[in-house]
Amino acid sequence: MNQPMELDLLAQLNPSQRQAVEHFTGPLLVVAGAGSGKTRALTYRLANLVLQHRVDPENILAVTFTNKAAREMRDRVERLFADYLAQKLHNQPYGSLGLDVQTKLRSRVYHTYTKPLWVGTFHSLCAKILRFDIEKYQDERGRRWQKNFSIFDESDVQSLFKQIVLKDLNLDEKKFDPKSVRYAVSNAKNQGQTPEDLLREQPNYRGRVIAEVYSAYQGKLAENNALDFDDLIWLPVQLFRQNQQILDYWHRRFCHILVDEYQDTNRTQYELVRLLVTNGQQRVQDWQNRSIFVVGDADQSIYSFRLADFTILLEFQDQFGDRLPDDDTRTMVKLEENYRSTENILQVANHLIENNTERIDKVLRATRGAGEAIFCYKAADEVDEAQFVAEKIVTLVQQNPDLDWGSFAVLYRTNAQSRALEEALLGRIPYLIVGGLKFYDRKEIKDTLAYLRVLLNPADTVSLLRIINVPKRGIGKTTIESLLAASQELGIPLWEIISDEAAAATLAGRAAKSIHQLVKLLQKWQGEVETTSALDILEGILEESGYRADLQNQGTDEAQDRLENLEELFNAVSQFQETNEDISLAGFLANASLASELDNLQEGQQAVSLMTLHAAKGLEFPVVFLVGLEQGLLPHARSINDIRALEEERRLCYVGITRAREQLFLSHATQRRLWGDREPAIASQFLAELPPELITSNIKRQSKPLKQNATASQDWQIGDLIMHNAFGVGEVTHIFGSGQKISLAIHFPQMGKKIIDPKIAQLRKVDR
DNA sequence: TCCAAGGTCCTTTTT
DNA sequence: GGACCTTGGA
Repeated sequence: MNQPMELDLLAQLNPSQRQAVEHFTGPLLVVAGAGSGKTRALTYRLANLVLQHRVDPENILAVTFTNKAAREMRDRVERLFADYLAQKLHNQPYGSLGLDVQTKLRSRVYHTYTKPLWVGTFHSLCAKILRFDIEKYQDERGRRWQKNFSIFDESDVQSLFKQIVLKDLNLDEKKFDPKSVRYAVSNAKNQGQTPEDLLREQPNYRGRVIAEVYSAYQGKLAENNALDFDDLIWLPVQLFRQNQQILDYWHRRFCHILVDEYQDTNRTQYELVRLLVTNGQQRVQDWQNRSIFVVGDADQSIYSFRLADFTILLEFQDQFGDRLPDDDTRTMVKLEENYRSTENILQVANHLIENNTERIDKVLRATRGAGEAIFCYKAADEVDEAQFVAEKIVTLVQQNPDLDWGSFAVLYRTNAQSRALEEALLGRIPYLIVGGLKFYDRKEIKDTLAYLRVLLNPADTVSLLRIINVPKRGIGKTTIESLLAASQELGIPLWEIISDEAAAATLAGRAAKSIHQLVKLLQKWQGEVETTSALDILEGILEESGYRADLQNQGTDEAQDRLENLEELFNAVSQFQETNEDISLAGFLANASLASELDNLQEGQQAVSLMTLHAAKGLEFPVVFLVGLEQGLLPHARSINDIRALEEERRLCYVGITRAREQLFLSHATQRRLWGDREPAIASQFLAELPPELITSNIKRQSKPLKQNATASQDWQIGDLIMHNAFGVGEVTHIFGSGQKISLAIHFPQMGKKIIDPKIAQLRKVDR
């Protein structure tokens, strides 16, 4: 048969990569350090399955954690297939073909290879499975869903919890904060627990209440024919457990499963993968024509707050593999050569991560030269820090013809840090904020999508309530309350009430006419859902609901912004229709609920990237700025007193450092605005963990951030910065008493003012 | 029913 | 410094 795979895919690989790429059937764990060619191993191996081993693309499932990663994998695989076909059909590289030939080839690649391939996030793939099979599922209380279900976002979910906790169950807000209850329920789903499981595990009062809320919440979701993000994964798992026939089907369908960022899987996601691979058995009996291929790096596990559990990766050998020691195993391969960063950057990264206790030993070997020293900038405050970043970028671009704006990334711990940076860059340097304020979270977009969701799923009362009086049509609170009361009383969705003309007329009184008009509008477009394109429906709704006219009448700058965002929504719909060959409203809505960002619409554009460390995972840049290296920020205040959380912060820092190819800049400020107030800040403990000989700085000597204990009264002065074990960093504002009998009033940014006896509390003086 | 003013809490990170 | 909620007046 054809040999070009041999030539193209395997030639430039090192032996470990080659082993990964050539892997055909059976289990394989690829431990892939940062910059070790992980994506390459994944995509080449996928292409190799199809081209070399003749696996039907339909039988392959490739799972990622972010849409960005999914998109990239799809693009890169597509490119490989295109290269292959170009060579086979035209005997020349894809790049040297004429434009029209390229287009033709791409279309062929799409239809033969990438369209039948399932590549996506856990959430999008599960949503797809549910659109086939959700109607065969019922939960432990017999609740059912239909395949036109809505996917509720975090704010929809929050308001449901508020309603249940504060109104329906009338619980004490102090004891059962809706947010913490919501968190507990989410955790349960991510650990694969039903309300009953939760009750069994926590038979105390709190457990009982949370289980009750959990169950009530699922009831509410079912009433709305809606699911939350966690359900998208948790439901298929339960469905597969209760219905072997359905599992059989998907097990047979997905013979080859690839999982990227395996260290980020949680127990429920793992269970999903396990069910698909084993068909529900203890072990896989027959690996013929079947494989599980996972790629991950425990040092880059940064999602434990979402219940990601990197021990799942550590257990792979035990669950699927041959259980042999590392030297003999045939089911694990380590990629340890780093092709991305200079040696200096790598050493700094290695040095830092060695401070973690919870990890598997893995060496990152440099393949490149030493490179430049790492520079650490000590800034006066966040404005000065941002100024430094901006000026450095300008200088580097002027000095270095290889660099353009797109070569730079500025990484930070929290989204709030982006503002100061934006202000420094604005007007001087083009920049792009990745993530952050999400397009689909904007009010006008959410309103519009709520209209569309109601068309598709009239039972979605949450969305219906969102738009029932938007734009204002005189349907006030009292009217809505009485309609809702009737809906509760009769146990039917709000939509059924308002679309019953007689019922609406009696209940709504003065507002009856408005309701009737709204119902007529929605009914008209409900009739079009199957036959009309998403784009036309969107246009019709915005026009006929008066939503657009309302914004136009306002005439404010803000309204203008909103109108422009709606324009963007049109672009998003038409882009979706083009790339997915799917013009249905259902298709677009499913996609929109799961899309987290409308960024890299224009990939590779010339702009500095601003993003959180979490968003940066998987990316690389020639020059990286890692800002805000301060106690309380990185490591974050909430993680500072818990060793495991602290280690995750360290991994986060490690992820940031390893994004850099050529140059790395670190920075911290001695003062920072927090919630509008100026607060003192001290350098991150992580800075002290870096090898000083590799770091240069704008201050003479890298001072150790923590000084020895000091307890005698003469050691304290107003204005001193101290570190308290529980409260973090604070500033001394008063000293009471004298000699050995003193107390200190200390202001902590997060906690406010505390009176503390320095002989009792563990206090350390720290440098400014 | 609507709107403006003032108060409260807040922020980790994301599908 | 800002999103979100409650409140009181028109």
